[in-house]
Amino acid sequence: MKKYNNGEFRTKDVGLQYTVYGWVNKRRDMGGVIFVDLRDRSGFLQVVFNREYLKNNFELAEELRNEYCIKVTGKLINRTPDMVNPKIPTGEVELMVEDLEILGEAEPVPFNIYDDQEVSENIALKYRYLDLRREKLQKNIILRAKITQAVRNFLNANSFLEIETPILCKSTPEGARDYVVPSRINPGSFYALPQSPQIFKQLLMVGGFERYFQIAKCFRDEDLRADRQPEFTQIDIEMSFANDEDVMNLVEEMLKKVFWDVKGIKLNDFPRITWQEAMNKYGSDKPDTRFEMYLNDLTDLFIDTNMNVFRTAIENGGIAKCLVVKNNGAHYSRSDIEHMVDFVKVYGAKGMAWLKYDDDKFTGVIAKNLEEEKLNLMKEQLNIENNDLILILVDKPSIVYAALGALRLKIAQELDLIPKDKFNFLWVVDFPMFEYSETEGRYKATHHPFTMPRNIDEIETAPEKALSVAYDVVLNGYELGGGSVRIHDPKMQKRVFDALGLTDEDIKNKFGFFIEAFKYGAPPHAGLAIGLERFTMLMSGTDNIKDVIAFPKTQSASDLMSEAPSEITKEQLKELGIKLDLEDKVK
RNA sequence: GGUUCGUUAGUCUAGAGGCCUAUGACGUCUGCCUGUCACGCAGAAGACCACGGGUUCGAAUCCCGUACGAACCGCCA
Repeated sequence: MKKYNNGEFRTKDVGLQYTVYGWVNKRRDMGGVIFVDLRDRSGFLQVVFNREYLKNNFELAEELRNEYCIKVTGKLINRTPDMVNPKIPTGEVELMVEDLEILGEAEPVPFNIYDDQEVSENIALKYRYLDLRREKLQKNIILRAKITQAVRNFLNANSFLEIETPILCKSTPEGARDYVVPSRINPGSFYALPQSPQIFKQLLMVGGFERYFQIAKCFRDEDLRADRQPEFTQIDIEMSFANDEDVMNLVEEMLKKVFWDVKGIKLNDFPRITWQEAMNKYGSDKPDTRFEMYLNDLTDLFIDTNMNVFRTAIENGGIAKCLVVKNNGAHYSRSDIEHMVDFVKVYGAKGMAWLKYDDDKFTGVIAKNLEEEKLNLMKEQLNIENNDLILILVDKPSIVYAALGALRLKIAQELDLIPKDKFNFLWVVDFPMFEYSETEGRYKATHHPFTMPRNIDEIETAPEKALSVAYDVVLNGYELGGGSVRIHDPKMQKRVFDALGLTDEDIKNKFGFFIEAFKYGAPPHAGLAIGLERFTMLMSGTDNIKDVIAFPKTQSASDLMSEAPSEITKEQLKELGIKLDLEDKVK
């Protein structure tokens, strides 16, 4: 059995004989002496094959190539001072090999493990097991394990029970698309993989477990992104006899503990901001607060302007907002700004107005159209100084927020305004209860339909204004997790379902067993779930979720290594009673 | 469902209508070397430029389509 970590040998260990295992990271053949950097997950150790010491095995050592898996026995010695390599932690010692055994020969590998040159993602994913040998991925996966461990330690210490919930579940068409699994025993019926253990964890509260957690696999059949995979892991938490404050305090404590345990970083208390404030100030419900530059409101100013485009947009329910790019007016050329206009169009904006201020006057197309008085008021309200650039958007609120929120981040990246070493947490609270879905023409639950409203009467009188007792924890512009106080009163639940336009029939079909459960003395409860991959990603400093998942999927949800998904045999289909009709899907 | 970008030896990469019989590095192979650490030195092999069509006297290079990968919009309770 392997006993030693190659990367941990130091001067204090010299003089003894050790048997070490690992992979040939790099071989340097000098003729009569061969050096091998022997790598394992802890780092590497230089092992030395000398023709004189290693009489019987030297020819074997000459056969060594990169990525051979070997076992060597020898004496650890100090290097002479002129041979010390200060670049590696084990650089003061080396192992003089007395015996060599080749455990696994390696064909030439498709890419070098030891250099940090980027390999195209499809090659790296096809040979993921080789990519995983590289330092970056080793570090990330190890970090992930440490985070999971720190979370378990914290939650166990706080009387939470780790309980597993089913993977084969009932499909609930609310929310994301389900991954479905056909049932052989019940032909024509399907299980769904859980989008989250939401229903089960609430039923565990009804079941009397009081404090539950799970490192839970979740599945959502939606399109992928740099920070989104179809299967992912949540740190899923639920507490009985607790309110929103209790959950937020506990989770904040947990995140602080994890940062301390894993990174030795002491986090400050997390600021809190309402959803509305976040949207107004940052144009996002997951604001990156590591840099300033806020959205400024110009709706009142433009409501009576002579500029028809602005005034009519506001009269039709629009809002006017702007970003002020301080002291960088000259940095952005007219064509740069045109690119910004194209950028905001992606978010549905029809255009974007802009002004530059320099030499104590405004320039830009609208400088001529906008009243002098308005320009002066803007200058005053926004504290405009020379070399400032003002980007103005007037449109429906959802478009203004999305477009300027995204532009804010883009500009900050371009101007390098974001400090890389900061971890800015915050709580976003008071989410709207409902969102109007343009595509479906109805209100949908922002969070999920079991979320406690702030005011139950409001959901019927003014659903568009109703707030929920929901909270998101945000880190550096990413939604790290979210949760809410749940409804535990069946009467209130019914009223929320009604507000969502669900018929009794719908409710019975989709959530019947769930509603039933709350009739029998359900405790008040609240919870939250944290995206483990996003958390690991932010802690490791990468911006791609694939870097923290051992075997991730491509943007088209396939695994290039195992080639999943794949067709199944006719026999399998027959057994399941499934006939394929792919005319519309495959030409 | 949509927009955009990419695909050149095993890997990364140069290449902008004739200079391409395609550049360089790493890796591979042969030989030399007992103190290297991205070892060095001498030499060699390795690419029908993703695939299919088109434009052109002429295409790695321009156009269209397909496949695959990526970023984003929609979507993600």
